[in-house]
Amino acid sequence: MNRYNAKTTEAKWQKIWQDKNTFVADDHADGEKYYILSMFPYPSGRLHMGHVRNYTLSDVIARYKRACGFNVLHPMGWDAFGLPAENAAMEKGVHPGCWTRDNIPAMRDQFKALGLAADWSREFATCDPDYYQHEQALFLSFFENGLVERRQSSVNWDPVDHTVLANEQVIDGKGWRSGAPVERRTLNQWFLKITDFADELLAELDHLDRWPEKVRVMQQNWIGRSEGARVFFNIVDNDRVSAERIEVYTTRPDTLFGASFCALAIDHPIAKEIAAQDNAAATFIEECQQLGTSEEAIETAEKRGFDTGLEVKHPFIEGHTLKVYLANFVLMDYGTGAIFGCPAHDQRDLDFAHKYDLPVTAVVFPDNADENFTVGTKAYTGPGTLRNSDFLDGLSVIEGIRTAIDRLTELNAGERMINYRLRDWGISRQRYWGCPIPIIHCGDCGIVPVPAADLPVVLPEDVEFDTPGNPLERHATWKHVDCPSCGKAAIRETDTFDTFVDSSWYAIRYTAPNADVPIDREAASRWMPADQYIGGVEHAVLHLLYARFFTHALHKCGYVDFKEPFKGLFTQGMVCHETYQDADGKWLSPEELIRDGDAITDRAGRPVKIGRSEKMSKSKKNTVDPASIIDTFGADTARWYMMSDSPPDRDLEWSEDGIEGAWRHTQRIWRITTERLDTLPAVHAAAPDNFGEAALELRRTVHKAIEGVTAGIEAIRFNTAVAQMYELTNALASFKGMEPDDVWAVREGLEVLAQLTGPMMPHVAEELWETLGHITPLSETSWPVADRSLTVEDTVTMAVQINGKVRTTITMPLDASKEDTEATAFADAKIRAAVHGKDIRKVIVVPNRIVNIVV
RNA sequence: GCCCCUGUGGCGGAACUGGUAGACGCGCAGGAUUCAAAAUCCUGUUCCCUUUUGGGAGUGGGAGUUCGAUUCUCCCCGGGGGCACCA
Repeated sequence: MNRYNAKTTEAKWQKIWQDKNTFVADDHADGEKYYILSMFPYPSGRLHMGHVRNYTLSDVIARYKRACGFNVLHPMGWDAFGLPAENAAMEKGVHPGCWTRDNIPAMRDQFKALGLAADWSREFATCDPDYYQHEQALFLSFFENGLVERRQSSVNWDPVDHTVLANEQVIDGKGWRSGAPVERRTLNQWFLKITDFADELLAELDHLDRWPEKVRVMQQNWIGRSEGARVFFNIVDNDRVSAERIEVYTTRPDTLFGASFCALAIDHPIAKEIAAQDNAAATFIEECQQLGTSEEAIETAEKRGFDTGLEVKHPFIEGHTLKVYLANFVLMDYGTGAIFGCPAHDQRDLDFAHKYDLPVTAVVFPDNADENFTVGTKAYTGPGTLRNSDFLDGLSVIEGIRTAIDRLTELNAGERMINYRLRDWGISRQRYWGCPIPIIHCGDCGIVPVPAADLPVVLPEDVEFDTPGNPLERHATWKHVDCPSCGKAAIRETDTFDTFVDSSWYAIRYTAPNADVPIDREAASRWMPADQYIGGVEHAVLHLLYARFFTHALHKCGYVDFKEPFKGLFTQGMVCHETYQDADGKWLSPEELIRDGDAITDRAGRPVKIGRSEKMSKSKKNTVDPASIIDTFGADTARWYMMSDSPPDRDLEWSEDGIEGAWRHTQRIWRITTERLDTLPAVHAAAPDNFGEAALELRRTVHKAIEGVTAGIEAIRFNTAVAQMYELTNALASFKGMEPDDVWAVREGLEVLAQLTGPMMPHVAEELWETLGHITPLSETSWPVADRSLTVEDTVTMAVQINGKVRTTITMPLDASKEDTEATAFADAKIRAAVHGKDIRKVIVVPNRIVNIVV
């Protein structure tokens, strides 16, 4: 039998596409543009299944849109700066640059083997000076426009490795490599003023209607706009600290009469003053600094406080004072770094009050509560009526908030304040493998931007990783430079950009990757915003919010005439696999197992524990290497499996049986085409005048498949498109007719099958198309259009229910009248028997859908 | 702790705006073909009772709205994700 050879066929078509530049985007072509983009990969050196899924998704859309006549841009490049390269440098002694630049061609080959309809002519890596020099220019432009600031911020500091740690490098409060307890340390860092755009970024979310709701909600929470008040508490008998008053931020000024203490963040300026005078306070602060910087760590840690001995005056109650604590759950970065505590109506405050024996006064009473309402161990945060609150008594929470703010304003004791959880974007990284920040520090002139003519500031290659810390700091010559302003000896900034800066504008750069300016305005307007962006949901907030901000900032600086970079967003699920552990709990890879029927053992014959399916990861050894899958089954089969079964936005379970099923399908469509080939009419043969019932039925299936697959691709529900193609394949495989009208319908069906298969399995589809006698490649052929007269049924099968239970079905002409439908239903023998002797209360007829008889 | 998502056969999943639950695939069972195997083809496959016919239950659990709920509302339970220097 004629078996399909994936290896030779895939190589053949990849060469043809490359030689013909089939997928090189034309900047000047006619036709509506369509910009489809997958999140560019980090060049780790090895393709993983997540990449296969991500790029197959965008490839299906790219090929489909192309067939539909769009002028498609589907570019490719590398997010090439970042931590893994430095880790490799330290672990293997390879230079990050060499490591990265070796990885890129290796990975490019693996991507090419997938048969992507990508425009490789626009490829770049963010570590190319050609790319990052423009990034430096954009930064300087932001600097001129007041979007850059330098200020202090706290970081996770590893005291042994002398390095800043990412949150993920902090495990149980210890550095992942050194194991030393992590400290919080304050450094001078560069910030981009994303908070200037907080309202705009929030408002624009409403217009991103082709983004997943989930991502919009996450971004909304991240921005975290809240309305409340700044309240001033004057310090009593103040001779210890320089401040006259403590400013707190609250969203609940209505609960001021329930206040029982004030608390400051441990890095609040007043806290620092106190620590300078009081050893116990200093010790307390030091202890709290052991705690991580994440919100989760702070929220779940035990609430702890330190009584400063300071007292403040209540703004509304004459003569009433509150104690001032330092507290570990107050964040300096949020609001004003100080709070007032109302234990009855905030759980954190309540836990704190119980611990330090502070009064708990309920001031908001739920609507159904009586006069004796008190708060026990659970704070009441719901709506209600204000009590025990002087001039606020009787008001609702919302009225209370407004009235309290008015009074605070009158008394000069506070004012309305809008607060954001969003903080400015700290872009300084104390690392080598990133884009140098183009700034010079001069003893006389202060901060001096590198003049545009001196760009790029190139990362030096001659660095050592044998000692801890940033190699740029101890480079012999690189950081020493003459001040561009006064000419005296000065020092370069040795921090590099957060790699999210690199990925904030790459989508725009693809539109003119060789321009000698950062952004070619005309090209950017032509292609941007990207019509569809695809990537992992793990980027829902940071990357996607930063890229949005960056684009808004570019707009403000006059670089582009749009504000939002991505019109449509799709977040794909992870690729998962079962996990295996041996008797000692050691993880085993699938290759290390021996299967004998249902029994699974390790190589020593010991039983293996099968764990639940988890995201493929090296640490759990549950990865499947795409290269070996492609080698065994071909890229088409791997792609098909990725697209079948699971909806693209959900996690996909990798299974051996599944990939074999996909392989069978690949062989099957090849077989049913080649077996039938001799019986088919010539290519482009005219349709017969009439079709018999069998041929007509086949044609209906074919045209319904066109509709179904098209809808599935449009909706990015490729699994439903796959199901439609299986049905079409089944219909073609079992069709036996040999009359002229039959074989014409078979040719039509096989051609449509090849066309519909094209986006998902492009190589076998091209081969089938060619085998069917076509000279023009499938990649140059337009998408099939369904014949409506074949997809609309003229009769419908309707269910007849009695009391909501289906008793039988009837066949009715399409759009039959209610009366006819009801009459037909009652004429049915089963229905007559079932309703016989019963009282018919009601008959519901929904045309073309259902009849329900209530007895 | 806070926020969000999710739950349908042995498994992955399908079901348009509330209208025949389980499409399609995997697996499994039986059969055909074969010296045998692989491959392929055919039949069956939600569960329970029943010989067929047929009947009953059923979309995590409980309530509600409705002629009718996988779909809408409320409560509960299970699973997953995010929470600011990984990309």
